[in-house]
Amino acid sequence: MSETYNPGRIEPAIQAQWEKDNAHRAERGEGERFYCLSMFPYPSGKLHMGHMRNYTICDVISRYQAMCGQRVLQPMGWDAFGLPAENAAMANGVPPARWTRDNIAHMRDQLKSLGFAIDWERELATCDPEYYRWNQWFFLKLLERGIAYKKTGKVNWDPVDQSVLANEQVVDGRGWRSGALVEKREIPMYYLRITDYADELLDSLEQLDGWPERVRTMQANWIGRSEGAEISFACGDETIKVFTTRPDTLMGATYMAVAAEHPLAVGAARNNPELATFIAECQKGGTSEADVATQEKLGMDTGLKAVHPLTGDELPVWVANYVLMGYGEGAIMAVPGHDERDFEFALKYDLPIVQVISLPEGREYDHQQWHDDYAAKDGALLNSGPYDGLTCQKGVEAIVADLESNNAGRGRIQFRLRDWGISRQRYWGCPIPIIHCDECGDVPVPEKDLPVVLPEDLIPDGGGNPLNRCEAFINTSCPQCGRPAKRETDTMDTFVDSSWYFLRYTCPDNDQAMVDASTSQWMPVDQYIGGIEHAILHLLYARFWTKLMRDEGLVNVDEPFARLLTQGMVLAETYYREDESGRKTWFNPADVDVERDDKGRLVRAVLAADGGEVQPGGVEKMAKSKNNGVDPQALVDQYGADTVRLFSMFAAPPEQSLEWSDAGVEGAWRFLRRLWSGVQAHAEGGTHSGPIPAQLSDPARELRRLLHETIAKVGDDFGRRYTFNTAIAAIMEFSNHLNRFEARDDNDRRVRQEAWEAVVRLIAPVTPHVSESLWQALGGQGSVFDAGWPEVDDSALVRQAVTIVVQVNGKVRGRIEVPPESPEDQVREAAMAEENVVRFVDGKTIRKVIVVPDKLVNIVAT
RNA sequence: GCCGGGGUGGCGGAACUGGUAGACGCGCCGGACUCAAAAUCCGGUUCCAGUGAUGGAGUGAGGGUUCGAUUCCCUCCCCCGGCACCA
Repeated sequence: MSETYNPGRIEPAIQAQWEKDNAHRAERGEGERFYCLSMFPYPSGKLHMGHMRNYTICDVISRYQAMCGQRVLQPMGWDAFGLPAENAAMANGVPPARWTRDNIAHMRDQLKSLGFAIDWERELATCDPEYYRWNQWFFLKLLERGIAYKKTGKVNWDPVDQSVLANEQVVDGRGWRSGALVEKREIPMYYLRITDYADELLDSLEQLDGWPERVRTMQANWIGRSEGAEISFACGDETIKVFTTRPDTLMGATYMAVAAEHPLAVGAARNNPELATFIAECQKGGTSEADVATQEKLGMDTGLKAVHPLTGDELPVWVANYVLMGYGEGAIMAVPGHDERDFEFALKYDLPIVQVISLPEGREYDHQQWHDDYAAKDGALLNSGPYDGLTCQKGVEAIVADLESNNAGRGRIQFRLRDWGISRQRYWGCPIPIIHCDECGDVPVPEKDLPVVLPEDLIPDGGGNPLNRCEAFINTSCPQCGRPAKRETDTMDTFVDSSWYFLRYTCPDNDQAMVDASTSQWMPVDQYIGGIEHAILHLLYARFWTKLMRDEGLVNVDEPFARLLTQGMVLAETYYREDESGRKTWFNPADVDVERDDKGRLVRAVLAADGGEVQPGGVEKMAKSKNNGVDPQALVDQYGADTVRLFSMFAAPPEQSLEWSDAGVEGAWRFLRRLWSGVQAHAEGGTHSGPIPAQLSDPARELRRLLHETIAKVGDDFGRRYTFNTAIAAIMEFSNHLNRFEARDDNDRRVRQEAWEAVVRLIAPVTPHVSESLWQALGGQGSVFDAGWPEVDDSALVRQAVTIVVQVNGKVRGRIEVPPESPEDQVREAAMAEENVVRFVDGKTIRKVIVVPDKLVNIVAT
């Protein structure tokens, strides 16, 4: 054992020992099973700080649970299909397969050097045919069940590159490579009927009490169940069907609006070139909801008239770009009096605005200016003929009843959630196992022919999916009639891959089945950890897929993740220089030196390379575009894995965003050095095992009280609260005391032995290498992780006295010491006698005295 | 635009159930050690006034409830995440 802390020497040695002992095999131990899972990484090249943080959180929880006697499964794998590999291929001419596998090899080494207790025997990559064959197999099951089906869907089309673009490839309405204005285009795609499960996905959110409330709220809003009515408006020989959540405002409908793709609009445009131009105009721009929702509201009258189902009045039918074909019926009844978007539109195009719901006493309806309470539901109906005077609730009931008797509508539930389109016009993904035959149509690939293997040597060039030009892949024969036929070249959304990988970790080598009996033993995942950016899509799809597999009889759980922790992003300071033309060049924080004044405030930042000044650009998410990424590997090389792990857990609670600071890493490093030298100094005098005697010196008794308070706090923080930063702060605080404690006799030394043994175990989930080394230095047998979690000695927690704060009119004026649980009147008396308190109540009348036991006295005096 | 979250010293953060605002760490200031520096150790550090005891102000802004509000309620400002083809 060396005198000074040298992570470069101890970390590889300890990792080798763990590997030799198979220390991280999930089958090890006898306790209850605990499945601890992080969202698997996209193999982008090297580990970034977000990964580092995610996997450290997971490792701390895993190691803590293991020390408490659980049988822990902590697996790792690779979300290996996706767009970045195609982009890298275009940039470097390397096939996505090779780029991806090289990245995986490098990142695996990095993960190993961080000392995570991962069971590497279960590693998987979604780009392996042994994995994705089960995507294909299950997709065929879903086709049989009618859950998977084909229809057209809207995509971003780049007319120059002749290819479909992802939303992120559309920048300011233009294709990122070609610069061409992007258009919307309808193409056939496969969909999964997630809307069939909308009710269950919504209802079972309530049972997910291990999930953050905000994630459940976001999912509930995303699913978006709304109660309302569908209403039919006659329009010539056609019918316009609409869905509304406000049937009570039906008498205030002054026009109809349909989406540009609505059959009625398309029909009307046939002999109206101006309208056709407008509809074509609506096809410009991207498909993302944010794009659509922020664009200017535009519309045009079709000339058609719809008939109000209750009054028989004629309403003009408009085409409007704020009406979405994908939601409801692609048409709305516009009630500008009580809907903000309709109001804005009516004002712009001079359409009538009619108030049909009363406002609170004294409020006047302003036809020129929208106010939020116009949308409220607590008024009474007016300007509504026979319905005048009804409350909104009664109005809904009466109007829906009348519509039903006229056969013009009915009450209905509508979801915002849309079916999941899984087709992607991309190469680097799981092939959709379909064969197109001129005679037989779309024919599923027979199960015995799975997997449909993706050729791995193609290189995308930006001109669409290279599979379309790969004869060897495309040409095949029809499984039904045997004639020449062509394979589907679309691949699956990568969210399919990530919707069930956590199931496959339980049986990664089973080549006969997608999942098996061990899956039921491990599921559900006890703790899932990942970025907040996945709060909706990934987590919703994974929940949905699990229910699909349950209904296929493959798994026995309704929900995949019992407890969820969503970590915040990792941020860093940005620095830049601006040239004359306003172009900014960004500099990495590692290359910038900062000067401070005597208060520690930043006065100047200079680039180390040339000594010239750079401007601080604020703290932002670590990203290539701002050049503010901090490479965890450089820090691991410099300080060792334990220091980097310690700082990333100490700097902020896991749910919150983490601002990276190299200076803070220094503090973590100093703490580990002090811990190391403190244990060494103690161990030099020999270890001191043996029972703690009942009679102790005052300092030793005080130290034990602090120790056992700390053990209780750290266990609570690691096991329940997941606030690793406060756990570490408590361990640091106690270590500071312990380092100052002077042992005067053997009893004191026994207490100090007990304390160091506990500290080394408490910090072990965070800094496993240091703890293994120091555990041995303290004379411990075997691994510190087999030593168990320290137990709280309740008898050590007893206090002699407590400090009580005395306030006068809510301001602290003094403190008193009393025995714990002193009677209220004695506490009150002592408080009134305190010197400074006397000064402040002197000459005043005491109105009230509030006593909070063992904490506080507040004297109210005037 | 819609949905969700956040805002506390020079900085990261703590205060868990309405009860001492600023634990722990960074930075900064002072001291010890050193020929010197680094490292290390000791002390101080919310702001303002005061030698000090102590007093006043203070948790994005404004208002409210309460003996007492960082915590609960209302209005507003700013920042961040998601918006269905980034993962």
